Amino acid sequence: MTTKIRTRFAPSPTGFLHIGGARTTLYNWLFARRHKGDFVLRIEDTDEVRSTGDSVTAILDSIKWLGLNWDEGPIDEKTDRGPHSPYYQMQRVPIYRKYLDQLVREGKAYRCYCTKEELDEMRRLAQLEKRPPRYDGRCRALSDSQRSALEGQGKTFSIRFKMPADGATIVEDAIRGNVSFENKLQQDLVIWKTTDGPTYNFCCVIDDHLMEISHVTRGDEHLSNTPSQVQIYYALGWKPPIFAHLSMILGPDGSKLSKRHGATSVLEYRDQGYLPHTMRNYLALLGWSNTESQQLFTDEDLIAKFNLEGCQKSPATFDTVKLQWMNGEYIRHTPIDELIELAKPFLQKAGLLGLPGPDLKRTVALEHEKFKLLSEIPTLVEFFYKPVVLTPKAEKVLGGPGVKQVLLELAEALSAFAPFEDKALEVRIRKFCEEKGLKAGQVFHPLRAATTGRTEGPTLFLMLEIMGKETVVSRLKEAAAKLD
RNA sequence: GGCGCGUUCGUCUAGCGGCCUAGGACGCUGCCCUCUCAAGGCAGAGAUCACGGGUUCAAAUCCCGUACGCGCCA
Repeated sequence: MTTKIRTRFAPSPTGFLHIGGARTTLYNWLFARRHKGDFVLRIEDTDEVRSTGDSVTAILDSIKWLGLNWDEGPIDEKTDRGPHSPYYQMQRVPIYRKYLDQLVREGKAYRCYCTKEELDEMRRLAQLEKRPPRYDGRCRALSDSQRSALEGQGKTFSIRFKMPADGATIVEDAIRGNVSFENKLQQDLVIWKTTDGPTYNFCCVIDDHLMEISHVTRGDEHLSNTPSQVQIYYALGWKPPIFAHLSMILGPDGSKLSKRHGATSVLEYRDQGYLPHTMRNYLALLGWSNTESQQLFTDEDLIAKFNLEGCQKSPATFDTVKLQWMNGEYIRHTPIDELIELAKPFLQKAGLLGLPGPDLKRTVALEHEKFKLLSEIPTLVEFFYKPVVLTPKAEKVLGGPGVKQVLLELAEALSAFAPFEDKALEVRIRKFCEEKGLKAGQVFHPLRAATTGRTEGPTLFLMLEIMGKETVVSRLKEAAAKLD
């Protein structure tokens, strides 16, 4: 075994990179890295109508954001790099043409003159007679003279690949084992369209072979087409790669994950405040597992342990709740400086950058264990930087009997107090409670509500220290003033 | 309709013939910690392993059917 492990991800640039595609990319990347092989990116843009440069950009951005890199493939929506360039299928059409000609010349593919109407009719009849609706091979045995006659009438044609009439095709699948398909049940696949262009299944075979792909890991939906592809490999005298068909990702209702279930694009998860590491880890676990039932992985760990055998055959439901838990885990593990850097776009959006007030390092650290999403960071620290806005609960707390008095006396007591720091404040305020004959809760809750506008928040005294005496005292007075 | 794939707690999964009175993780419930909310610690509820037949001394695990779901042919 000297063949180098080479994997690929080959998206059609007809939209964003969705969760399923992200997982496929990740698995291919992990497998290549694990085996010190190469990971290739190829753009399947033969659908000229639906393919866009913007999609290419979005897909490349998504993969980059996920923290995955490719060894060969596009650099941007136009250019690419690598020993098998080009990596855009539209730029490879002459290559496909060459192999198409070879197959036709060798009698392994043939011209089919059937029109769409004829094919529709064929299908309709077959259904009526309860036969499988597949192409009946009527153009397979046309003679040269019949062909020129038809072409003389101005008939256009597509090109079909001749499937063997009998026997079976075995697809070697690393996840599902050997899957067998009866050849006589497969129809002659169109490999070149009437509109003069190659077909997905054809390009795919040529490219994977020419690009020396050793393992094709892709979505389940491709399994049914694989026997045809395998036969094309054989017809061209090539050895098929090892296949691995991944099960699908489902939404909470058990149907294929789609827009209806919420975010499906990788970039949406970025914008919601998930960390790339979370996505890598979560997606790795969605359909793959190691025997130790480990949940949290470093990248090195994942690369070292990932294997195709551990991939699940049955579909998996995408669970945002677990995703959020995991994101919280990783946020907690992220050092504050780094976390603030990651949260910059969200802080910026919330207008919290460049405002006077305590150092973000201190305020963010105060709530570090609470964030599940980067996008939650601004909302949990904004009261340090923006005027107090009372939540209904806070309003209720402040509206309690004797609260105004407490706030005013507290303001009084604190305005002269030093040092204004955590431990000392706690001692002072507890003493204050004693002096006034109040229970701790009768003071702590209004104090929190008046200074933050909330009933839930960071640990009280350290929070006061960070907020600073001036702000605390003035907020106490303000809150008291509003009570009447 | 044909072919293919799948089916273990709500969810992700461990399990590859005896260690399973089916383990872990998320979520859920309760308790502890406590100035609130979290985080953390502890405890608990939760799966007749889709169903029905076999094979075997022994099956979640092997075989055959059935049902349901999904995919491809479109």
